[in-house]
Amino acid sequence: MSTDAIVQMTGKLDPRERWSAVDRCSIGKALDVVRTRSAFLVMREAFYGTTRFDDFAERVGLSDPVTASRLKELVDEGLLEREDYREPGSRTRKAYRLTDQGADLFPVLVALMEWGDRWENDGGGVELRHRDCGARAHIELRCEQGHTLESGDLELAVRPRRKRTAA
Amino acid sequence: MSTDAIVQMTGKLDPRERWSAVDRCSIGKALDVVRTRSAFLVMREAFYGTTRFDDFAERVGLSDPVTASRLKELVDEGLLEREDYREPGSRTRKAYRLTDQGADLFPVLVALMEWGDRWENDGGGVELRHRDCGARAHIELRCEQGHTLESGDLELAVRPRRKRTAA
DNA sequence: CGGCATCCTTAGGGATACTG
DNA sequence: CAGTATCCCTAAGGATGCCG
Repeated sequence: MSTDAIVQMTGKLDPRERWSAVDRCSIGKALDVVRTRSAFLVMREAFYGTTRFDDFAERVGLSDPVTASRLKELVDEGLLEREDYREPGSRTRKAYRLTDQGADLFPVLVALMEWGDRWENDGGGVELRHRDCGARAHIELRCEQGHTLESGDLELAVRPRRKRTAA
Repeated sequence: MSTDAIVQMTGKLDPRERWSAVDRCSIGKALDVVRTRSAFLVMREAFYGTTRFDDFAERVGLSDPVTASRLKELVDEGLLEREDYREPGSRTRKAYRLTDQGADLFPVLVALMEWGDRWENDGGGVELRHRDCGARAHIELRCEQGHTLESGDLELAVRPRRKRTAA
């Protein structure tokens, strides 16, 4: 087995396990990249298809300087990419588009949206549907055997560090 | 049909659609409740089974005052609840436990963790497994017909406001 | 249109010290 | 153990104005 510890979720924590700390936690690392509310909302807006500076600012409800900062940071982090484009007959414009890394953040936003729908927004204002079959789409936690899970059904396994005392 | 607009994800946005704005967006509402990195990490720690003040502070890596603020806010928002408990023979202690509302945030944290694993943490340090069958667990976006989806497979439907011009 | 510079206010968060 | 009080610094974000 390739793990060196197993913790029952909601159980006691072995004090020698420091994976909980900042340096091992992917949640913390993710939040270092997408740290602010405005960053999340700019990403939401990119998923909605917004590409232009002024549209980001207006639809997210941010001032121009903050919009500029968030867009630049997200481009620097690799979640968005900026490109020039020109519609025939008009002048060059800038467009911000999701990279693969940015697009991969979608489940996070859907999970936030569904939680907000249930607990903070009286059922929510939008719904996601599968384009091909029209059925509503949801975020789910499932195991590779296909079981649908809740947090209590999980255990957490800590993998050993790679590349260090290779035995 | 109970929707009043359909937008293709990554397509153009109808300018009259203001659901994108703050007042209709459940993502924004969710981020108003759990706004900061430290709030997310405190919730992570609660999922890991931490219940005591000092453990939150140490394992999340927060100063005492910030830990106190986050815990108090999360209790006020209804994501955690504080209870006194007493182990036989020792004095009364305080414990913070997830409420249903707090536990329901789990998919958000898992989605963040998986994104961080893939893009910021070289594959990640922990893995989640289904306790009953041992299979690895993941977050998935699926429609009610059982299709596994990516962001491009979705369309977004805006539901009309309830309780207002009821026709 | 797509920004940047400047200035300001508030929020996030650490350090230290103290209390029940 | 479980916090509070105080102080200080930085980050988040708005308002205004300018610029290519």
